[in-house]
Amino acid sequence: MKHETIRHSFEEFLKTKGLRLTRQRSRIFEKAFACHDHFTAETFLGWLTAEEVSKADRVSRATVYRTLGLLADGGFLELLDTGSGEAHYEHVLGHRHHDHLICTSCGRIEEFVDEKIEELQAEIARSHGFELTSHDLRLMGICKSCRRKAKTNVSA
Amino acid sequence: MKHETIRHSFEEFLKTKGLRLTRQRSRIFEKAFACHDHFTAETFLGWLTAEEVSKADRVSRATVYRTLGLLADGGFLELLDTGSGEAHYEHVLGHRHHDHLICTSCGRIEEFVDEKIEELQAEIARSHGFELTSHDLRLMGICKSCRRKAKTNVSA
DNA sequence: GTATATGCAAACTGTTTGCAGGTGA
DNA sequence: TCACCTGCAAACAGTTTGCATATAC
Repeated sequence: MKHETIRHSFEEFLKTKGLRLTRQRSRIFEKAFACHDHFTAETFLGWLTAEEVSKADRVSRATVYRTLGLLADGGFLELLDTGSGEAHYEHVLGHRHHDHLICTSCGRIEEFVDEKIEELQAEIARSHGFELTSHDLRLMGICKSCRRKAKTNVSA
Repeated sequence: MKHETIRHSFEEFLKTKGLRLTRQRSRIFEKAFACHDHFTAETFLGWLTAEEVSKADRVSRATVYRTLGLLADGGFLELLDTGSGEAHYEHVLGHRHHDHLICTSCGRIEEFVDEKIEELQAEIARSHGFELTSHDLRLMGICKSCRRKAKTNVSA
């Protein structure tokens, strides 16, 4: 999907909901889709603040929280719960659904998809009488580079 | 595993860590293993308070948080992140590892195990160079009884 | 023009922590 | 005895909210 397509769909989304396209919402939208990484609301606020050129660009903490929530509601961002206590977001463009590997040592997040797991999940939900709306599979462990580091420290 | 066995292993755990078996820890331990359900720290505190007979039984909020954390560290309780913002706990006795189906409508939690999914996860971690320490698979959806209720409301 | 958004700061929720006094080994 | 525990209340982090002002439509 091209950027302008999703931008258009964002504007449509606002329109149908009777919401206004403000300078802040536009900036937040653009930034969220320019970033191909996971981020927290606070990190995101930091980026916006850092990139602030004129006073007119200012976006407040409250608006960041409100707008990220809005984008998640609209399906433009996905909420990703890493168990750290903070909400992580990631945009949906290009990414199709995927699950996460989380390094508990450095916080690094990698993505993966496994069709067979997806199928098995659907089957399990069905057999329990659940109508599946979403799922969240997180594999926690130590990533390659942290393992290497740990090894070096021990032998040193 | 019998209750007295796990109780013994809890006492051993405290001993090896140089921790004391206090009235409060004992009460919390007993209650946690008497309850075969998931619970949050606040709910748990509520139970303890409700069951309080004499003043000597009192357990404070801080102690509940501290002790549930302790029990989780010791592997007596498992921390379960439902995405609700609160930590949920469940005891480990009898339960072997399992994953969860969560009803987003009523909060109901069901458990399941799927060996094939477990294997696939291990394989994925391996192929990404991760050393897997744990995982968390949550299937979110609408449970049978909520779906029934929803249907009734629509047709009514 | 006016309903909707924003920024600010204060409120809130779940959880942690410092400290003075209590208690188990 | 004395280190460890507890209860309390205050601190915390992340997030939400009420309100007066500003702004998109």
